[in-house]
Parts: sequence; structure tokens; C-alpha cells
Amino acid sequence: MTYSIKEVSEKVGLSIYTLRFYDKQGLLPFVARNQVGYREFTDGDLNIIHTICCLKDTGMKINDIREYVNDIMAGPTTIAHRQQLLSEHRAEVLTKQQKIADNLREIDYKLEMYEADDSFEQVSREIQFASREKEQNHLENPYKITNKS
Amino acid sequence: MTYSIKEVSEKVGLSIYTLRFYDKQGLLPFVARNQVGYREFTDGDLNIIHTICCLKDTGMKINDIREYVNDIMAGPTTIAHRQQLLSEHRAEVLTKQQKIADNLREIDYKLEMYEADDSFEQVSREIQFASREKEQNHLENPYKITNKS
DNA sequence: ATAAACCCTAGATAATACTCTAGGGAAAGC
DNA sequence: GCTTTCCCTAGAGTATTATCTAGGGTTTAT
Repeated sequence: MTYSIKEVSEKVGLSIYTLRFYDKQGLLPFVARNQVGYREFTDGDLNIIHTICCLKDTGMKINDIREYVNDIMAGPTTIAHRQQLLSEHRAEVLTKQQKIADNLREIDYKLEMYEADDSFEQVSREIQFASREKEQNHLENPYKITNKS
Repeated sequence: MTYSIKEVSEKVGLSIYTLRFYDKQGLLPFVARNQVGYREFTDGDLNIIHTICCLKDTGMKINDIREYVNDIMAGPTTIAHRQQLLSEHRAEVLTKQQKIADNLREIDYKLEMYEADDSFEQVSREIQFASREKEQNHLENPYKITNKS
């Protein structure tokens, strides 16, 4: 059982363009061709593509993914290197996760302000503070609404 | 107290180039200029830039950030729109967080395999399975090491 | 045997977000 | 006053990832 590029595209959620692009970039060296040059994907290929998507969706660069794929192609002697690549990447993902969580808390804080009963007053105070700061520094006031000096 | 572009660059961790680029893109309409055209940043400006970084670092596109900044400039009448922008973005961030967490679990799974005592055997079995699959489908075997048919 | 749906490559184009260069003026220290 | 360091703009260049076009062959169904 093998799959055409279109079937794979539907299965993994990458466009046909992207699959061909990945192949061009050396991410799919394991994909075989039939006699007229069409790609034929096996289930094993799909597994690796799935891993590629995991790495890509956590922000790994194509060049690094290629390195990992090349390790896969080279067999079990590259296990140490794969481990190194993945654990470095893992650390980066954890850092990014933390950063996103922190930023999300700030966004939530803003949202709470906008959802508050006195949001109008809070926002007005904010803008008036910023306006006053501009004036105190003899700078042009860029805010539209300063009905209060 | 105001800050030069260089000081702001150091404070917020964006390059001077990036700050000027953001200004060009309409993300910093609140930044005033002195008499010779130099940018002068206030503390209030830094606060907004910090928010911009939060949005950028959670993946918001510059065009959307500009919309949000324009809402800030327009005063409290835009609260409903700001709320809409942020809560839509918040939902996207949550989705992305979930996806990253899922992918991370798969990466951890791979790492566990590589760290196992019998990793060599596991990986060998994997590659032999893939090789056999290729052969069964009469496809070229792209794997280097198939010392076992 | 012919239309419709697929597949291929090479290379152009796009979107996004910077990053740098050239050319020129301003400010601060000595 | 002069050197160093800073600031400015406009526009060119880069990096990354993805998408599309042109030109051409293949497969399937009727």
C-alpha cells in the first residue's frame, strides 16, 4: 500500500506545494519514485513526515529538521546525535512555552481591564497619564482624546 | 525623563533597526520627535512597546498589532474593538499552546526511545521495518544500513 | 481516443519580518 | 575644532517558508 502526493497532502495537512518544497529542501529523502517519476509514499514515510510536522510546528528550522532526517537515514549509529538535536530543541520549546504563558498572562490582564465595569474610566486615566507625560516633556501629544488637561 | 532609540533598544530587547521598522509600519505612532527629528520615548511609550512585544511574541501579525495600537491612540471609545482583537488573539494563543504541548509530548516520546538501554535495537527494528516496507512495495530502499534483510 | 484529473520540474513570486547601506546631520567629550 | 558616537531617512538586501506558473508527461474513465 502506497500513497500519492495528493493523498499524503490530505492525510498530513500539508499542501502538495509544501510537500514538494520539503522534498526539494532535503526533508524527504526517504520518499521513493515509481517508474515515471511519481512519488510513492509508504506508511513508514508518513510516520517520519508526522515527526517532521511535530518539529516544524514547535518552531524547528528546516535546516535543523534536515539534519535530524539525515540521522534517521543513516541508521542507529546516529542515535547520540539525534538525542542531542532533540534535547536541545526540547529546551527551546520549553523556554518558548514559558514565554508564551507569561505573555498570555499579560494579555489576560489587559482583557480583564477592558471587561471591567469601569473600563472606560481606567482607559481614560491611562491615556490622560500618557498625555500629561508628553506635555511635561514638552513633546507633541499624539493622543486623539484629551478632553481633560 | 525621555529615552533615545538606543536606550529603548537596550531596555526592550529590540534592535534599533527593528524599532525604526516598527515605526515605519505604524506600530509606534505615539513616539514624539524632538526639534531635530530624533525620536524621544517616554515611559508610557515603553509600556505600549512592551504590550506590542507581548503580542508579537505570541505570534500576532504586525498588521493586527497596528490595529490594536490605533485603538489605543483613539481613546476609550475603542474598548470594545480592543477587547475583540485581544480575545480572538487569546483564543489563537491557547490553541497554539495546546498544539505545542501535544507536539512536545511526541518529542519526549522520541527522546525516551533514544535514551533507552536498548535504543540501538529499537532504532534498528524501526529502520528494518521501513526497509522491508519499501521492498514489499517494490520501491528503492533509501536507508543506508540494512545489514539485515 | 479524448477529456479530466494527476503527476513532474524549474523557476518566479509572495508574505513576513527584519537588517543593512548610503548619505547626511547633530551632540558630546576633549 | 575635531573626533567619536549618535540620530535620521529612503531604499536595498536577506532569510525563511510557502505558493504559484509554465510547460510537459501520465492515468483513468467514458
